[in-house]
Amino acid sequence: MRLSKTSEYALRILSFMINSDMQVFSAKYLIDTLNVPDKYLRRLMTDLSKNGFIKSLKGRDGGYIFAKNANTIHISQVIDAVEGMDRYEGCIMGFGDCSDSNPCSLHENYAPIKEQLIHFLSTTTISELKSTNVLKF
Amino acid sequence: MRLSKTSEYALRILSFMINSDMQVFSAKYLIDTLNVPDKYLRRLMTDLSKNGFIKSLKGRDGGYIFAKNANTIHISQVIDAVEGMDRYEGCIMGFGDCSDSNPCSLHENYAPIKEQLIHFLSTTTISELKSTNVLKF
DNA sequence: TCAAATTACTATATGGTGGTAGTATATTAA
DNA sequence: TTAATATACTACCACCATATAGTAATTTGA
Repeated sequence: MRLSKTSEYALRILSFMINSDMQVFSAKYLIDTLNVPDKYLRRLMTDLSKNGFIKSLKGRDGGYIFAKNANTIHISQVIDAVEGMDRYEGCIMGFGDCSDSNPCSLHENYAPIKEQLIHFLSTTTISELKSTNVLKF
Repeated sequence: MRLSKTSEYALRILSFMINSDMQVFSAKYLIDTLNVPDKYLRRLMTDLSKNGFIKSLKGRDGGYIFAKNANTIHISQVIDAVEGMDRYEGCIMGFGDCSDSNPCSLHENYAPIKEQLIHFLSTTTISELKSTNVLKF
């Protein structure tokens, strides 16, 4: 589906956090567990903090913790924060002015599929990633 | 939906060609009409030729022409030729081993949407881009 | 035959995403 | 108070997609 790698990382991290019993997650722990590059993960966590999904606890025994209930964090919001949702909402052929009333030649057939995708991303929350029978996060 | 820009260009070009009465299209004509960068379009046309969608006629009055019936060219084939379809077929969170039997936490909900998307791209042909009431290509 | 029109090829530049390195800052247990 | 453990910030690097430039090769009308 081609989310950016950053979006993939963000979703994996939040999915891992919601599926763990722990409350506070140090960057080091997430890096070792999830195989996300060290500094890249740290920067991403700061980004996710600034966007209010998680908050950071500095100093000894610090780490990251959800800043709000995971059932209020929608996948589309996470994607929007780290790479922007625009690209998924636009015309499949890249026309800036493509719409129902001024469609490109693929619009009619593609619109319903895009509609479903956006609906999926904007209604599914991080808490729905909690699963008992899923091995990967 | 975030096809690569190259895929967007390719689809726009083929869509334009199928909607025109002309048979042979010079690079210069396509460049002027479709606002695709000069050398980039030329290289893309060569690429599309090598993949058998169009063929080139060299020399004076040369240009490009469909190499086979447009109803045998599927959108997925064009995408596959210029950027690869892999990215659209993989896991939404980027897990290499995500599958029905070994799903990620989004798999169950995302799989049907991805299925529709792939079905759309692999069953729609260039000839279906022909339209009488569409202004853009 | 030759000049014009055209595509093909090769090399290079640019911009953005992903990734790395080093330093600064904050917190807390001892 | 201080050393250890964290996160935050800033700068830089690498790769790939996109874009540009210049030259070579091919065809054909006159």
